[in-house]
Amino acid sequence: MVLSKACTYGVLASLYVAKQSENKSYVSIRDMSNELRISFHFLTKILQKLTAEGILQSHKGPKGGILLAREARNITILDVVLAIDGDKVFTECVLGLPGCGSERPCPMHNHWITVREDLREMFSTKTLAATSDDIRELGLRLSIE
Amino acid sequence: MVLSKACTYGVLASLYVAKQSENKSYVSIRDMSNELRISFHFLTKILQKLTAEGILQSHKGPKGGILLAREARNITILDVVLAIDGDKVFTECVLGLPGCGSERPCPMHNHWITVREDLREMFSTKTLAATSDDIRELGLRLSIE
DNA sequence: CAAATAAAAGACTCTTTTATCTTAAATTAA
DNA sequence: TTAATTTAAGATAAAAGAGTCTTTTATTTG
Ligand code: SF4
Ligand code: SF4
Repeated sequence: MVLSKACTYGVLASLYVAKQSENKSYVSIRDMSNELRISFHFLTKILQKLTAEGILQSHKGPKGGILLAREARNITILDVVLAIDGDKVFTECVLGLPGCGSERPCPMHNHWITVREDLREMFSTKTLAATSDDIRELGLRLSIE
Repeated sequence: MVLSKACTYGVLASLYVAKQSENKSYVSIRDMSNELRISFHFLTKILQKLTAEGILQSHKGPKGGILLAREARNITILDVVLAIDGDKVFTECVLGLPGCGSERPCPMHNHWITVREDLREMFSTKTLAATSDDIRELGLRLSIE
């Protein structure tokens, strides 16, 4: 798996929040966990991390929940991925070897870094706004149902 | 991590065996585990799988060990990856969603399948022969040392 | 044949990831 | 100001991945 489970949940949740963000009210984690079919407490932890990283803002108490901390068009999926999984995927060797690299590349290296960069590019060119808009237009579901 | 630890070990071991394959004698797993700095018993398990999958052949007893079951130029790194990790990486959705796909793609889908295919291409165009030759020429190490 | 060697097989341990459960803290609204 | 609501925090549990250890089986060689 390229992204951890926690990370894919974080991306799906971020897209869900972006989608709901016309209504200015906070998005309930409980509702979201029901709709996305993600364990409430597990999701809560992931969102706490996104809140700590400044991607989401949260509010306790009745009518509380979460919101995007910035505008959806200023948050990329890469931001979410980096907040949860870090940059391991974009820096690691595909063979798991430490200490080698561009100076003395193996035959895999040059191809590998293009794949790696393409992956990063993919995440960095998609904003939450654009992606959730497209998902809505195309009618794609964010969960199993 | 794109490949499991077991899978990267399997690739490194296969390349090691390919490199040693001028000497017609069996390659000792013990020696290999020492040189590659991989736990002997863990490596043994991985190699058993490669043997079961018809990529390696083994021989018990004194002077025993393992050999490539086919010629090194007829085994690709993809063969080794598929034998150990299966085709998950090349078939899974990057967002972990089941049931959606090309019929109703999300904005990520089209880019994702090119990345996925590029990854597969990378593994499938490298044979053990070519890769181990290149590694030898370039003096790349297969382990931490 | 007996002893030594080396892979095969399987039980077991440790770590990380994923998931659940409980309690605490903050906020709202009656 | 009290009760209800909702996120925060942290302990615990289950599952998967990674690694270790022991016993068995096959083979070679003296
Ligand atoms: S040179 Fe090869 S082994 Fe080294 S980091 Fe690059 S891909 Fe990995
Ligand atoms: S359409 Fe999007 S969510 Fe569905 S499989 Fe493709 S990348 Fe994954």
